[in-house]
Formats: sequence, C-alpha cells, structure tokens
Amino acid sequence: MKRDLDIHVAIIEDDETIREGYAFLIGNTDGYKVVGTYPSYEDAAKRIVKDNPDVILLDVELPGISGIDALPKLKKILPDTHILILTVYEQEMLIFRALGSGAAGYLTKNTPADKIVAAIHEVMEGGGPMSAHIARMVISSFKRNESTPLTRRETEILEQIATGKSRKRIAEELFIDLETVKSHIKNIYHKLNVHSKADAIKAAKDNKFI
Amino acid sequence: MKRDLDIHVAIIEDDETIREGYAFLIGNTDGYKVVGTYPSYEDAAKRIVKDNPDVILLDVELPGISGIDALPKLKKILPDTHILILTVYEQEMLIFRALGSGAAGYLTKNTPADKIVAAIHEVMEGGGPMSAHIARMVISSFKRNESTPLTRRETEILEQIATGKSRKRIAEELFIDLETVKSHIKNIYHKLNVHSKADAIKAAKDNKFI
DNA sequence: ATGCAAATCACCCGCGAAGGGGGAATATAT
DNA sequence: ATATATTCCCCCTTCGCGGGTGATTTGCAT
Repeated sequence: MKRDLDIHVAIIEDDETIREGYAFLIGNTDGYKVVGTYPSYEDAAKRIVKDNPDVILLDVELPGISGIDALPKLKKILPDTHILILTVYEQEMLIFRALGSGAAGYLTKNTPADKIVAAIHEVMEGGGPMSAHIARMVISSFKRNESTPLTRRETEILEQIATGKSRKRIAEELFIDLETVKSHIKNIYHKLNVHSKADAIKAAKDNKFI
Repeated sequence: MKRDLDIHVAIIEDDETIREGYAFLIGNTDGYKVVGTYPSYEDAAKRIVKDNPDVILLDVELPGISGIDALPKLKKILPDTHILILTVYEQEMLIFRALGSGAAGYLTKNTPADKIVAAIHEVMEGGGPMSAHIARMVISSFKRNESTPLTRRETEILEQIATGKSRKRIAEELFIDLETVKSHIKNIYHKLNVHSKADAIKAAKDNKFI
C-alpha cells in the first residue's frame, strides 16, 4: 500500500542488481515509497524533479558525472531533498567533499538493508547517519595533537596568525606589546623549523597543532 | 561470569542513580565488565589508572573539574583508553571541544541502554558513535555555503590567502601573474566589503564561503 | 631556595608585501 | 550580443615581515 505520507526515496546507482535490490527492499518496507531509480546522474536529471523524492540514495562511482560532482547539482535543483551517499570508498577526500557539498549522511555499501532503511528514517528526523568507520574518520578530523612543541601562548598566537591578522592587530587584541608577539613568532618559527607565516600555518595544520 | 576478554568499562558520573544504573546494565551484559565507577574526576584520578578501563563513559556536568576539562587529563594518563561523552547538552562548542580533545564518541543521555552498550562495542571496533542530532551538527559543520558571491577563482585564491601565502607565492603556484592575483583580491575585498586579509578570511569563514 | 620554562618587552636592520587607484584584453558562457 | 570571469598592466604609499641579540619577570616544580 503506497500512501502520500510515505517517505519518497530515489536511488541513483549504476549497478542494476544493487539498484533494484535496494528499490525492492525499501519499496516493500512500510512507510517508504520508491519514486525513482536511475542508473546515472544524467538520467536522474531528466525526471528527478517531478519524481520529487524526500531522500536520494546516491552512489559515488557513477558513469559520466560522478556522484560527488552530481551532489551539488542535485542540491541545486532539489534544495530540500536529503542526500545519502552510498559507496564502497572510504577515502577522506571523498567523504569531506561530499559532506561539504551538503550530503546528509555517508554509508558504506556493506551496510545491511535494515540499517539503510533506518538511515533514511534518521535523515528525515534530522539525524546524520554514518557508517562506523566513516564516523571515526570524521571525529578524528577534529582531534588535535596534544603533544605539541608549542606553548599555550604560542599556539594562541599561531591561531591568530592563521586568521590573517597582522602582528600589530594580534598584539592589540591580546593586550601585549608588538615586540612580544614578534618574539613569540620567532620562537614558533624556530620550533617548527620554518621561516614564514605560510609554512608555519601549514606545518601546524599538518600536525594538527591548530 | 567476568573474564579478562571482557571489555572493561569505567563510568564517571555524579548522579548516583544514573551511575549505578549504567553500571548495572553494562555489568550484566555478556562481554562487558565494569571496573570502576566514580562520582567525579577527582575521585577517578586516584584509582582509574590501576582500574585500567578500555572505555570510559564520561559525563560532562561533573562537580569540580568538568567532564570536558577532565577529558584531556584522562587521555594523558590513559592514552589508549577510549572515552565516550555522555551528556544532556547539545551545545556546538561543547561537542567540538570534546571531539577536539580526543573523545571517541558523543551520546546524549536519552540514548537507550542497549544503544549505549552498542556504542561501547562500536568504539572498540574503531567506530565513532554519535547520537543522531549530534551527527547532524557535526556534518553540517562541514557544509559550505553554496550561494557564494565569489567566483571559483576568487574562492580558490581566498583559500590560498587563508593559508598565509603571499600574493607572489599564490601567483607562482597558480601559474598566473602577480597582477592577476592582486586584481582578484581587489574584487574579493569589494564583494565582501572588507579592506584586509584578516577581515576577508573572517567574513568568508563566517559565511562558510571557504 | 633554586632553577627552569614561559611570557613579557626592547631596539636594530633591510626588503618585500599589502592595499588601493586606474584601465584593458581575452575567453566563456548563455 | 552581452554579461561575467579571468587575465594582465601601470601607478602610488604605507606598513608588515623575518631575523639578530638581548633583558626582565612570573610561576611552577624540585
């Protein structure tokens, strides 16, 4: 029984077996209705607006335009539709690009069918479903390196430098003398073994000191 | 039956009812052993190293030293122990501070008991369990504003500026003339209505253009 | 109490970078 | 065709940046 209260789901996935498998599973779950399945972004573009899904399951490895590149385009034509990435890839770059482009969640393809249905529900409730390993990568992207060679003040000043502020402005905002700031910066450069703002920022970011 | 193969769990939580409730639930789950329960960080500090838990459930609202401040201290004395934050608060600042200090996951207290046990297991398997709403906040922290007034090239150059690179260096790395970079920066400043690097970076970051 | 690290301030130098004004020639879409 | 993006060119002044060498004070730990 399909009703209008159902969550409308669309699937963009090139592998027919997987695509129809998901469609069958989701379509036969109470409360869900599959309004469209497409083998590529190009195919989806033609019909997805009038199919008007609430949630799109999007594969990243698609022929033609990749899922990652399709994501911002889909968000543009369907701004209120939630997009769930579904992929075998767990590369950091892909994950962060997808999330930056407005993906609502990121699942790996080994996710069991019931978990995918649960994820769709979670997305509709304002959640952000992620596979365990993905969540770990996302969390560790926040983690700072606690064994920094920099002192508290040095770290603080380096953070200010990273916002593009001049030494003078940093001095004013920290209520210390310009010479003090210069002194700290010199010490930072020595510790990080660099000779410029840009290199210090890069070194610090690479090592998660800031 | 408690064995050495069990996952050793410690609980730091000031509310005795909640603390003992969790301890009972986890302790009576096969495969888990509660090795310590403490009402505060100060109490935990005395015994937690020899109790040597695999996972700590950490409340944020503790008397004395808060859970957030306790987190880096705990990571220092037990570097290989996973810490799960358990709280009623869903403030962005708290969440990101906790994750930045090395929390392995972040659960809200309305999480059902079986989900908490599942989260502990997930942590041990290298996952990063989060409550749905938390995960959403974490994900949206990555999301860029797609309606930027800046062109692609301008965004690209502004990103380079935000890394502290000089205009000359940016020109070299993008294989364009210094004058072109200057031109782009002038346009960026006009569009963002600012008159300095620092203000441009701030404006762009506030609006998630970069 | 003594010692060390952290944080503060001082004055030197040379050079390049930053910010702002003007204009103009090519793409590249739509 | 027209707009926008991207590229390049010239002018100008001010100020910031990187580096050298030093001193002082504060606070924490042994």
